[in-house]
Amino acid sequence: MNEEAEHWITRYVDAYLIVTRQISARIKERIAEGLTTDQFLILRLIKAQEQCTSTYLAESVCVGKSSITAIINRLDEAGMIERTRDENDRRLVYLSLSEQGEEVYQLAEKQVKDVISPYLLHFEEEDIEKFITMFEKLAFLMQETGGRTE
Amino acid sequence: MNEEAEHWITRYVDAYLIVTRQISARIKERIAEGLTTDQFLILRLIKAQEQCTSTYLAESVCVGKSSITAIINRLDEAGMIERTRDENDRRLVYLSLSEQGEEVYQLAEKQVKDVISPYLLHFEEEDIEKFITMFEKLAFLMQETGGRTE
DNA sequence: TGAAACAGTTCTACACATGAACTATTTGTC
DNA sequence: GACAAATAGTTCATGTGTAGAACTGTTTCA
Repeated sequence: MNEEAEHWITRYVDAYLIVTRQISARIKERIAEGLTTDQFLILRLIKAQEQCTSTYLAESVCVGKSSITAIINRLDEAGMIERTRDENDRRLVYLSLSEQGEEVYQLAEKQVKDVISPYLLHFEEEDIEKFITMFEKLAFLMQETGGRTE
Repeated sequence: MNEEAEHWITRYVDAYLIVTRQISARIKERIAEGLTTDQFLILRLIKAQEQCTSTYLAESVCVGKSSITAIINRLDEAGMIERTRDENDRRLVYLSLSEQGEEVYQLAEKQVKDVISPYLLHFEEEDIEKFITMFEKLAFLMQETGGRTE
């Protein structure tokens, strides 16, 4: 690893620390009404995925299945999601948003967008597009290799 | 907020979720020997800051002071840091890495770099520079405004 | 001098993560 | 067809991180 790479990583970690912490703090302030940031992200994944399972969520967020069970239990107790067993393979439990979960999620999503969007004004459209495209490529690489950096 | 902005935010959150989770999972695998990711970041901040205080850390990571006390207590019990009271203003406690803390930190930092650097190979140097510069600008904006998006 | 401000800690309660052990199913193989 | 192995999900115990209120000790300043 050359010095340039080291320097980039230091700068990336510096910026990353600030950006993620600040965004997460702002979002927390806004969606405090009964939804944590993690719960928001889980609802988001459930909503996006047809026939979403615990195993899928665990892999998506790089976490053990037992952690997902805990989160899902809390969302279930709060009446935000529904669990449906697959009739053909009764090991599988499909997760979906309840009506109430849908409402809460919609509100939270709006607030997340309200938090982030003002910052976009400080950038050129072209730069934003390029930035996000690179971020997506990085995400793709990480997801594809699953950590195996061949 | 226009539709383009909404779309950008959706894409950003999608990529963000994957990148942060994957990086954090990879780092966790590597520095499992007695350091959590948060502890690593705290050590990093202490190291970078001359006369680092709890209040500074709390503000840096957007968290209550009591959370910092908890983290610092654990690092202290593990013999990784030292607390020194200011002689002139005895309310202040300065934090610094112990010899052992320094060693553990150095090792962890190397491993973080080993985790991230392979991904850099997939990008043009020019693009990396631009990406990080934008990320830094975003970090700067967030830190400056402290959430007040005037 | 006394009230207010400040730095840090303690306490309680909760969310999240982990890994091992467990239940209930399904799959694959002899 | 029976039975071991694999799979999906849950439970449990333990540790970490976060929040907020109440608290101690110290400094500032009116």
